[in-house]
Amino acid sequence: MTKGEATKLMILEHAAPIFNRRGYAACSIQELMDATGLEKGGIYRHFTNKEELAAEALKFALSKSVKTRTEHLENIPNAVDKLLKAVAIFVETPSIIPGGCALMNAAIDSDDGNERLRKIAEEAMHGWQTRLTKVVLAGMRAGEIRSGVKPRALANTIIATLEGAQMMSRLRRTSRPLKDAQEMLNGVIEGVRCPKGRLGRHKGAAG
Amino acid sequence: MTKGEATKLMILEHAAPIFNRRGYAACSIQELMDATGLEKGGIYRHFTNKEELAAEALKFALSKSVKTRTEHLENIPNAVDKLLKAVAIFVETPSIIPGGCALMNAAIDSDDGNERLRKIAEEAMHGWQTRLTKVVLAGMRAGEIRSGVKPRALANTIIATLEGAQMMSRLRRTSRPLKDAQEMLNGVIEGVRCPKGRLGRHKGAAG
DNA sequence: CCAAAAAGAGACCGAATGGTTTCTTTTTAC
DNA sequence: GTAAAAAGAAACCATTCGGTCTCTTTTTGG
Repeated sequence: MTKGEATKLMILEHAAPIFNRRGYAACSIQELMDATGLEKGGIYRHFTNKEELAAEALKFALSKSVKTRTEHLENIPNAVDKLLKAVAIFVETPSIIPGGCALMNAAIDSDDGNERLRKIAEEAMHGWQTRLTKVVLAGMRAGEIRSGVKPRALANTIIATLEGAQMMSRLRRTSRPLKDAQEMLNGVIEGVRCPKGRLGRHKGAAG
Repeated sequence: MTKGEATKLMILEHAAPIFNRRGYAACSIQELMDATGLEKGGIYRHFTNKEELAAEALKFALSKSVKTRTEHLENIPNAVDKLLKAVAIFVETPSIIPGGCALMNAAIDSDDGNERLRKIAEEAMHGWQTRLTKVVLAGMRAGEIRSGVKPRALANTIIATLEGAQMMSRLRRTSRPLKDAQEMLNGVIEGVRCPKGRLGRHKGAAG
């Protein structure tokens, strides 16, 4: 990694939480100068303008969040348990980047403004939905989740409830809404679990 | 109503959707001048500064939203039906003020910034939670909702799911997440309904 | 109708904004 | 070690920002 690449990464690491906390318009280049210790010229050498910087910082934040919320799920064989764990991880680690969920912040910050940022957030949301949907589908194929469940609807509901609850928890400065949401989601998710031993195979079914 | 009061109200009516769409920092006084047709002096006569203007515009937006989401609920006798209707109203009319749910926008916009706006949003959120909780409690007393249900947890979950789903719907530009959320919430809400005729009385029980 | 008060226009202010440019310093590669 | 290229500092720019002030116009109450 060259010096310039290292600096660019350093800028993104500092910029991500600032944009996440304050939003695109409210975050000034001066704040980034203070946070990075660089002068304006040192920052603008690596980014053509503020919008590009914000876009890259958002991508940085989102990919870090995805990584955190994904890496502890791989070893869980059962789809239902995987969903429960995904919910638990979100409730325990609601804000990977300081300032709340980067996806929600970007969504609200950009939904009537910066189209570039909105697109990035939308793709991240689509990715999250797709990942959860695939877990549900795999679970149904493996006989762990009863048929009749609508995978995309379940995925959307889990995401919506978690995001809304996190917003409430941040606003009210209590973890209660997140805990309440987890409790209800646990009930919903357990409700789709297949009675044990329905099929001979109970893991690794892939077709 | 004097001329000045009328002008102030007119400013708030125009300012509310602008602040709601663009957020506090991104909305400039110039935009409000354009929207209202007033010069700067004409606006600043009625508000001491931008923060106060934003605060009053937010209160205006929130009270209008509460009114819309409350007025069609009074005639519904059964608590369960009332909850279902509240969800339906939200799904059908997600954005009373253009730009999405004013409460969520303000919450995200202010949660790491303007404390005054955050307080206003927090109070509105508390009010919403309290209203729903009271519906559940009344339903339990009336024998319409089975005992064992946690009123505040149910209220929090309904709010969280609706808010999160609206954010997703706005981001993805589809009503699907809202519809999915409604479907699941309907299931949850119907799940707490008391088997009919459990108690002799089925409405108007107040103690 | 008229005087006092309220409302509004619009010039003005300093500070901060995003962005550019020039020049110096530091890496880098040979 | 040295020359070329990359990186960074810092002055500079026009514009916009929120906010003030003064003066004019309009509303209001008697």
